[in-house]
Amino acid sequence: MSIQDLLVHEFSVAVAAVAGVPVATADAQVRPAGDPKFGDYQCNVAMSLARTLKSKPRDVAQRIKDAVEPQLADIAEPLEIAGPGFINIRLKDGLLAQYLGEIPAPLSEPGAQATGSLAAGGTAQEQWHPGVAWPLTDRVGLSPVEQPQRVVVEYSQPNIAKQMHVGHLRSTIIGDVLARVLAFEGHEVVRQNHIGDWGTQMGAVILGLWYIRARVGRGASLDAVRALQERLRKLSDAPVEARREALQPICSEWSEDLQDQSLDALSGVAVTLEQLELGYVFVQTLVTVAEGTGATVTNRDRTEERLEDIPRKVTRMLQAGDVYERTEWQKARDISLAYCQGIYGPLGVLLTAEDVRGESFYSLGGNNDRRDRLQEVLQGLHEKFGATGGSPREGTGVRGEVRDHEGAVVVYLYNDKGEPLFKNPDGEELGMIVQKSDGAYLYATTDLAAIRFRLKELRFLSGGVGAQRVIYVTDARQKLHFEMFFACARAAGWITDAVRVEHVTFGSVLGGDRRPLKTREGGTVKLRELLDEAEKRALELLQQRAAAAEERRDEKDDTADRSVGEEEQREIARRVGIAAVKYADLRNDRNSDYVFDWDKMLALTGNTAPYMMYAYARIRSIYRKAAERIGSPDVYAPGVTLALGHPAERALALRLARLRETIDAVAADLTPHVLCTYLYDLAADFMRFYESCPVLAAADDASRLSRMRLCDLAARTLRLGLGLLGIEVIERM
RNA sequence: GCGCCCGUAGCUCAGCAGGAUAGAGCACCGGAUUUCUAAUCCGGCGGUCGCAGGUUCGAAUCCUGCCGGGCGCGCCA
Repeated sequence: MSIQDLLVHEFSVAVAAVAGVPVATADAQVRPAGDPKFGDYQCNVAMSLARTLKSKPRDVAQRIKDAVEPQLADIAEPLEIAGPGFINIRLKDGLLAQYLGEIPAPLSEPGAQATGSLAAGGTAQEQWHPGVAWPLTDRVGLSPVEQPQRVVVEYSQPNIAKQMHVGHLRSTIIGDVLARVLAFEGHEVVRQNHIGDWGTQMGAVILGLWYIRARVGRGASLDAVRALQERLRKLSDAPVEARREALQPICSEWSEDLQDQSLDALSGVAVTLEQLELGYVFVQTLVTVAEGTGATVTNRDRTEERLEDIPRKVTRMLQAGDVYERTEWQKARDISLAYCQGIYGPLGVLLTAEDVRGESFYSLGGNNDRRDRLQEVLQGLHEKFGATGGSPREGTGVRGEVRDHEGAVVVYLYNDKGEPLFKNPDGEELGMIVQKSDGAYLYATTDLAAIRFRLKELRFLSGGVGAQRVIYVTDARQKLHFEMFFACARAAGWITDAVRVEHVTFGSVLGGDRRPLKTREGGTVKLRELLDEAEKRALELLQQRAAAAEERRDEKDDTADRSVGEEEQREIARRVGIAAVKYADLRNDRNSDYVFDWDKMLALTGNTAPYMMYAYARIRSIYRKAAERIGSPDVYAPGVTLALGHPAERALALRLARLRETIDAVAADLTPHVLCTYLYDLAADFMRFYESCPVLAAADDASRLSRMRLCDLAARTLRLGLGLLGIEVIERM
């Protein structure tokens, strides 16, 4: 329980007594104080209560004060009534010291970079909650929730047709934080990487791979294909005749390749990510250019096939279980996923191969139990809604209908007045397509299959089955899709009131021009390149700082050697660079767009990752110095108490004591930026403390041990908080 | 046309379960270092909270309308 929870509880009891209402309905309006001079927390309820009680606000405040004060004897200084009727609460220093004093020493782990090594021999060790998903050994005294929930967090969702780019960055980073925070709170979290591996783009991927290898098999280079693609791309707006003419040689070539059985051997050849991407882009370009030209290729069975229809046909064949398509698909998927893991690792994201459960999983052959859950969705929808429309699902007031529209299978949803829930720009009812006219499935179908699976079949670590909460982390532009899909699943009775299903949205990453971030050439920014650049820029920065520090030391005749080895510097640069990128993404409210700016995110001052990492490194430095000068005292020994006489000590202590309410808020509202703000405030509070309160040179032993303990608590809190953000700290910078 | 998000200091953003004089950072100006990393700290400058109504003891916060920006609206995800 947080300190705020404690105050809320005590004040609620008092307010209930004064107002004559049940405690459960009494909102005591206890908030952190708006200004430090008003204390630490404040209760604002007296003003609004005065009206219903027909008395003066200050009198009401006095009655609440009288009722609650005895309960707060050990918690707060005498309450002050101020202004129109605010009740200002200042926590006793003793309460803060006691609250923080109860935080046990961290588990010491040999070899780990735990601050716990300080506490060797400490007895009050903590138990880590077994449901947690990553090796975090220090809970900083926070206990897990008593009633854990089974939670699914779906995030990242790369598409295997393309390598990961900035478009995947926010979902991956934000989703990872939410998974970590909820797991830390004690919930059972299952991460689901719902990769795009079964949709319309797969036809183009498979076709592209075939085409590329056929050309390479005939001696062409990838560059030649790339040049051809570039030439075609420029034709996309050209008149039909020009496009038809340009396509002519490609179509003949293609037809020839199709007849040449010797090329079939190429399907055994391994593919590269480069081929995959180029092939995909090439086919997409080809289709765009072929649109309306009537260009055809000759199939093996001598039939003519329209160019732009081929990818769709291949997708359909894949989904129908054709062996060739299936094999190629597997190759493309393997190579693309391996690449994704190559990003997740350095990026410090928890996702592993185990978390991958893509669209294909729900299709026949995508899993081990030979069930086609996409087909089951279709059947289910027909049963629930039927062709003539079912009755409104109880409680939702929403009625669904499954109808055929131009050959596609479409779900329409109506409210209790029979009005369509969704409309298109012409004001007509807007349906959700669950099966295309060519028989292929779409994302709506896989999403429906996935939610059914997660709520009914997904098995959790504890043995429990079915999620109680499902969180989708995707960009805000998909909002309408999620509204439709949720409404449909509710109307079908698949999502019940017993479960919580949320779409966690976020804004776009913009470039300096306020347009979606692109490379200078106008292409998408690859995540791989982004991370490399982050490390490179961080390294340059570190080298500059090191040189500047060297100069200063020469001036001061400081002979201390603070230089780090090249390898350590690289590792520091790597962590700082990645941290900067992640923190910049997380620090603002999710829903707003943010401008990607290297200089700002790598700045050493202000609300940035480097600033907080520096604060951590400074604390660790104190401990290194302590080891040199006075050995390593056990700051968690029973005799050590926290003294908070200096304002900076007290401010730091108060901040530390607010960790619980902060993490609770982040978990409740799914708002990582609230944690960022907290950590920045904590780092700033520590910096002020550092400036005004000598630690190792403190006046006496008791004060030194107290301050060393505060330092360690600050370090542990920073390490935990940054860890929840997926950011690794460093021992020195 | 309809729907969603956004509009707060020169810039980037917090604050929005209604609460006291609207807060940070950057930039700018001034100051602090015999001491644990100056990658720091302290002070100053800077705001009709897009506009207009309404609800309220009290509105950046809630409601309505308008203005400006972004996004979305059937066989892509």
